[in-house]
Amino acid sequence: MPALDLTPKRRTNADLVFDGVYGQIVSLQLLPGAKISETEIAERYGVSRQPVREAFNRLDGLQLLQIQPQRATQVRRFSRSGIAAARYIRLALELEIARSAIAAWSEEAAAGFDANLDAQADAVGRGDRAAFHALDEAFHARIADVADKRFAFEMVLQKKAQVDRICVLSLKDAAGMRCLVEDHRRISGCLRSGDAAGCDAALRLHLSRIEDTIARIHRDYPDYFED
Amino acid sequence: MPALDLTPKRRTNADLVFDGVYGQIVSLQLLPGAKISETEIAERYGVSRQPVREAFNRLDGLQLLQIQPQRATQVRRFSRSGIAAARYIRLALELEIARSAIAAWSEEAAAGFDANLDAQADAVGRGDRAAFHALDEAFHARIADVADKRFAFEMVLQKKAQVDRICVLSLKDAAGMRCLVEDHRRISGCLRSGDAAGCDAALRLHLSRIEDTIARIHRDYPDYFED
DNA sequence: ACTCGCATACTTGTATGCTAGTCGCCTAGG
DNA sequence: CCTAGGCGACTAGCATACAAGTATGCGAGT
Repeated sequence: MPALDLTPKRRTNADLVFDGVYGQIVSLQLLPGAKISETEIAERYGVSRQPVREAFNRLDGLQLLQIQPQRATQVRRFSRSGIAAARYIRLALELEIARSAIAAWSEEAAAGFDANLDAQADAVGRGDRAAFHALDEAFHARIADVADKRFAFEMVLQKKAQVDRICVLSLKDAAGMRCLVEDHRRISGCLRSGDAAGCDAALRLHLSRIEDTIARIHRDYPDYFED
Repeated sequence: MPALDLTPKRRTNADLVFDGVYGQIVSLQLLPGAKISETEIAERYGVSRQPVREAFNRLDGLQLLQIQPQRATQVRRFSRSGIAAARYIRLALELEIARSAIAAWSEEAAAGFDANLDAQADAVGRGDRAAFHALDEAFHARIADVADKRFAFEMVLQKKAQVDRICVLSLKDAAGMRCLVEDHRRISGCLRSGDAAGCDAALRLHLSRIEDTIARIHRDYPDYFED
């Protein structure tokens, strides 16, 4: 699924609604469990119900909406099993991406890792969570770029989207972020030295860290969960 | 993405059209590049254009249709880069599934592997390609079941769907099938003995075998490809 | 007081007609 | 004969209207 559509693809109304609602969901402006109706959204965006329906269907496919025919459509609650599934798939992909990255490693392609890591440390120092989040994503994207497996990272992102909106609830402390930066440094080091086994372990540890976050959020906001 | 919808989910007309067209595409009754129009399908199924639109959108999401606004909608051609991407993702998932299966191995859970393998050999003996194909899929599914990672296999299936329709064009010979059965035996053996490294290698070899098939089909049916 | 049943106000699914954009043929001009 | 332009016949996107199913609240009956 390369999504290499070279179509400039004019932006349709359905796209507009999709982007808008998507943004509201992942930013938690629309809370899990909130009911939204096609007509309501249609009026807000000044379009008819049809484009809204299309947007809703896409969001349903992304597991962000739950459409209950003849009843209501609501923002999907978090699902611990669903999150675990998404994390598992993400892990499987990132492990293989990392192996490919080691095989395809070159100092030129790898340039920028250090700059990214320094920027991460800087963001942590400033306590800028938004910047750190962006740099975190960029770090993982860079690995995929080195491996020339961008398409696989797209799927990682898709899975991550399901988990990311939950992390908005987590006010990550500086200590937690520093820990993640250390993970990144270790991963980067393993990639550079070609230590496949070490990279494997480091990635597994790194991606397992959100488990605690999820558990904590589940304790604090049980209403946002369906299981 | 657990897809554990406990909704019985009444079958809507859009579902009907989706299933029908999906089947026609993967069975190559609708050839790659064939143009199909909403109205045409709508008339054939005796429904209006709206459900057809919805079904088309879903198929577009599965990379099976290519919707060109105001021009036409056609069955997507094969894409070698797309197939490579799908195979890569499948490989990443199956590798991790196999590792989980080794960790979760138990003789009870693993029961049936031998029966499946024998049935595969039998199907090959009879030259029954359809049966072999089903058993092949069941074999891989069984690994996921042992690992209790069915959800990940669902994604494998989704990726496989993109590739499977191309294989309808390949009249696999008995020798080729026997080779695959041998692969399966080797994989099964590694799982049983807990040989993670061997399993990894066997899976990589196994999944790499379709490359030749793809190349051959690309030579024989270049019109079905977009690259 | 409690329960059952129905009317009503929702919801999503479907049908139909209209709009706008694209391709191709056909004709007029060189 | 060849080329350029326009007209018509498509397409998908959208808007509107209607159908069908579900939750809810009120009221009558027990």
